[in-house]
Amino acid sequence: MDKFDSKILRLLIQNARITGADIARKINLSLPAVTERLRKLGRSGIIDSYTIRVNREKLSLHLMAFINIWIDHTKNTNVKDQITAIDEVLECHHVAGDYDLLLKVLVSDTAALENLLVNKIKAIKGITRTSTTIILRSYKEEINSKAF
Amino acid sequence: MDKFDSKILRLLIQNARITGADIARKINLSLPAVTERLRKLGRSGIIDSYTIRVNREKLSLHLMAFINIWIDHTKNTNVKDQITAIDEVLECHHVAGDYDLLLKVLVSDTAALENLLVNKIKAIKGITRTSTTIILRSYKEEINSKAF
DNA sequence: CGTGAAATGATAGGAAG
DNA sequence: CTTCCTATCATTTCACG
Repeated sequence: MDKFDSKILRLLIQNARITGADIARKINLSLPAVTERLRKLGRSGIIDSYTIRVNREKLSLHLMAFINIWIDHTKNTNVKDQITAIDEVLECHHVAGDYDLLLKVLVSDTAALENLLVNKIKAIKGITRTSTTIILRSYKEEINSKAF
Repeated sequence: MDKFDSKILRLLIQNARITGADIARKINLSLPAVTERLRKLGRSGIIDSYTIRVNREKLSLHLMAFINIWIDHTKNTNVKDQITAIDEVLECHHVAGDYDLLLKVLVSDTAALENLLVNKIKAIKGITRTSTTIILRSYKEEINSKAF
């Protein structure tokens, strides 16, 4: 991971569909050199995968929320597997704190949120309590760290 | 957004560097048809941008945390602009709840977290209180919703 | 690093729902 | 009117020397 690799990663984060030739031009390296570096970055696992960002508003997914979950650990059910299988759950983190799991969920509206909570999340055995925080607005939502 | 567009989006989420020809083969459409749909998805704004997912472990960014922030609104400083400018801040959400802002941050270790809190976040005028929750492990971390 | 074969992408013209 | 296809041409990618 030298300076060139960092630059390549930054360019890819801005637009993963950029061509190798374009990268070569921008960082002043020959195309074969860039191709080789891309292969290495892929093989080394630094590049996890290529994806797109979809506009959630345009897909009518307007409501995002965080849900804290308390788990009764005496009931040894695998809550996390059931949680992560839910489509609306974007993230599921095990945290060190008052509660056990923190979810980020994305739904179309409050009705869908209610349905998610009542029929999907609270239906899972072992969950003793939940607490939901609605997101009013997201000022920043990065996929990747720029800190490299 | 018909069935074909949905399929194209799914394929792109799996690998944004997939070629148009490959998409055409997989969904049984000609290449020009796929090209035209990609253009439309871009123009309509459903595709926000193309990016990569980088492996944070490989970049030695091991520590993720959520930080709740309370703001004194009588001091009319634009806290959010200063917060979102910080590289380590991956997300910044304005929430409806006890506190005002919820941040997701990514750093290398606890020393970096301390530095972030003391020198960058708490240095911002208008922030009255913070509360940090360390993420032990992430079971799921999706960029995009699969719910379309 | 350059070169050429192979794959990919863009475009035009035309047909069908 | 929109969406699709075939065919052709320009461009990019990739592997080899």
